[in-house]
Amino acid sequence: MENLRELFQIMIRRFGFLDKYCCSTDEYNISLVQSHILYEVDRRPGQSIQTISETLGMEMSTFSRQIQTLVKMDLVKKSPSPEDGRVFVLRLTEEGKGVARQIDQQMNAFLDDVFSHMSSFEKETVIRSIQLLNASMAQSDGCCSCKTEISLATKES
Amino acid sequence: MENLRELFQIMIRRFGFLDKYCCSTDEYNISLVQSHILYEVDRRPGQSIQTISETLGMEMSTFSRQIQTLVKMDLVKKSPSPEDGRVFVLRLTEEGKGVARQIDQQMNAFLDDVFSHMSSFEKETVIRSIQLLNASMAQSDGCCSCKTEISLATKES
DNA sequence: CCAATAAATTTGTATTTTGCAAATATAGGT
DNA sequence: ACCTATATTTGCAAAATACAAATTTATTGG
Repeated sequence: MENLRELFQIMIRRFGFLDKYCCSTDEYNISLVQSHILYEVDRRPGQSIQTISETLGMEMSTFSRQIQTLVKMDLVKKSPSPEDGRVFVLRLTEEGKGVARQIDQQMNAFLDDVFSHMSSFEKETVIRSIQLLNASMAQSDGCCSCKTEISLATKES
Repeated sequence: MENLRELFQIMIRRFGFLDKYCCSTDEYNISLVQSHILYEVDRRPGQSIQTISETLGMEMSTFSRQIQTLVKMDLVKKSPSPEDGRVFVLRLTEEGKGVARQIDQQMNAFLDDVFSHMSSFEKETVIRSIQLLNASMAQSDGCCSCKTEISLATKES
């Protein structure tokens, strides 16, 4: 079990492929970053441009332009916050929710496939481990600013 | 433990940050893809352009240009294969190995930090789980073409 | 040995993405 | 109202990407 990093590097690469191949649907050609944006807007609707760009670790200017694109595609709705006229608040359109759901299904189908090679005990163990990892990464603010909100993810452990 | 995808999405995002923040060193400003290239060339020296671009899931033309950049930076050495004059074979320069080692150290330091929040039993379990995941993903060719070679990664389990 | 076909890599080129700084717009305090 | 801070957008130049066409070397069948 030496070379911890190799283990993780390969896993990350694999999930990167997964992510990449699951982001387009029949009707829409969604880029990887766009799928991440849809995911996060779907998960936490009503958040501001700034909040979500930070969560995803993107430059705000880049993010702003991606949102413009997604608004033009009619997948995201951008409305001024009633509380603060400077901030804009993001939500998915019905169309956008449909796309997000499709991506979600593709991802889950793949994950099911991966887990089909394990016993249910192994599956439980792996899931438990990912939860542990997520929790530990949330605690550890040593290296990188992992600002990802995981309240929702850890809540239902 | 419903919503498998959320669990993984957050983990991938976190490791994406990690990856991103660990790829530059004091002397070199390495991009994320470049760090992946260095990693893979280091891991399997003497592979062809085509092989590595496929392993990393990049367009060969894009990859070719990235290699040109890395050769100019004197991190990668590109030499014609003695067996087949059409193929070029990649290795890291001493400088490149140094950079790869530095990135590796940063990653491992972060991973150690993450694991410091766990008991050694938990750590063992998590590592075992990642190995399992990698193995299962290697078997599963359902969704995406996960061509990633893991022979080295799984060998020493 | 030559012509034709195939494979590995590079180059042309147009498009997209990105990063940083400057601009714009709105809030809030004094 | 004036000044400062915060949220977002825009200008612009640099880098990354995709796809097709070009280049180079191998291989194969006559």
